[in-house]
Amino acid sequence: MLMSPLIQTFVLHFGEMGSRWGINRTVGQIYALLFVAERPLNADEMAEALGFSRSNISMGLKELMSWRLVKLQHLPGDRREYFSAPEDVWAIFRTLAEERRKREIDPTLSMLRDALLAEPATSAEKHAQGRLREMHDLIELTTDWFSDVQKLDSKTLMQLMKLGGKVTKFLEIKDKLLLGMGSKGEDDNKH
Amino acid sequence: MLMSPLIQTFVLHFGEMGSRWGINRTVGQIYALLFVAERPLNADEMAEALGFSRSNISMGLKELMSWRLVKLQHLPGDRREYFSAPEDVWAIFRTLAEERRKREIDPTLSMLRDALLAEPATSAEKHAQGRLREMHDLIELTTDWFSDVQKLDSKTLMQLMKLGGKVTKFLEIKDKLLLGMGSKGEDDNKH
DNA sequence: AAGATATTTCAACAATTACTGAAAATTCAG
DNA sequence: CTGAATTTTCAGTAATTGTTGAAATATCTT
Repeated sequence: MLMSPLIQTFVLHFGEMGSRWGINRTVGQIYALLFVAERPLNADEMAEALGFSRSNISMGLKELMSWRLVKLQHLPGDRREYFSAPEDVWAIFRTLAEERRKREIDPTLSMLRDALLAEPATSAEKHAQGRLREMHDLIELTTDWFSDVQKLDSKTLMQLMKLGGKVTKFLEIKDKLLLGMGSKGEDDNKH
Repeated sequence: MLMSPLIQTFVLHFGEMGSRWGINRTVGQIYALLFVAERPLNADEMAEALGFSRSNISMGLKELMSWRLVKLQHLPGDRREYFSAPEDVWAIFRTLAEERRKREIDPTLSMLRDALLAEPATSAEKHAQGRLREMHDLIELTTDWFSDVQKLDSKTLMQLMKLGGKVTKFLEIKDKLLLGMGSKGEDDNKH
């Protein structure tokens, strides 16, 4: 399997990007290749197309599986394992976000919470805790919001995004309504 | 300058996280230290606190400056350069997002656009272009939306986030209104 | 169960990235 | 302009991370 120049450019760029994001080049290239492939590929095909050793591909696929970014399947009458990337790009985006949350955000939040429990001994610690609290709240708010919004179906999500900053009109309307009824209405604040 | 255990834990965690994100450990630790510091620090103080060489700190600060994540200032009667992290965590978040966009997203979008201009020769290329178009559109939509929303002031942004998935109510209202007036209203779709 | 085919593991090696000390460059006070 | 204080550069080295082939393991077929 040889890659056309178009595909090759994409694969190389993606590999390069991957390495800037803490994902190694091989893994990035494998994923890019699967992403554009017309049909599922087996490890030997990938090794040949990308010029990596079979064992390197094996490790890369293991990594991608752990991120739930590739699907494993079998083709009738073929013993080899075939891999593919999910069709729906929004689903891919979701998976990526979920995994990153689980691996990076959650441990960070937990570390921050622990640090906030300690009794500050010095002025420096008191100040540091204030800063950690700000960071904690920002991360928590952002990720809670994100997981909330991600539950929307792709169509609604896209509508919302196309709206851009205009969503604020909703806030204005809400404020006006609340003002009109004496602001005793429900408040959705979580904190 | 020695760090209290609380601060040390945070600094080490942040350094570790940094290395998962393609930022090196030193840079992550420097930033963490500045983030919690009560007052601006000079390079020697950081070198001592973190146990890195003076030259390593110098390189790290250069990197952080290029990301616009630290401010350089001078203290009266002191020739040395002092550094600090911005106060406002939302501003930090914005800066980070802008820089990442400039360095990673924009080049990727440009590569995708180029690839989409080529005339597909084979069926494989035709399919690949379809996929690249999906990726392009997702990235473009997401980043346009993001930069739009980031223009909002911190207060509005937080209100919006606390709303979470409930923003969709806005869409429902909008749909109802449009329905009522025969759907000839303005459409904000960009594409 | 044997043999063929396919996949994974892992120790050795390669490549990349991080870090340092010494030297060079810059900045500032007198 | 001189020289002391400070910062930056950079070549060499250390540490980390990536890659491979060979061996081990697993899976299927007959």
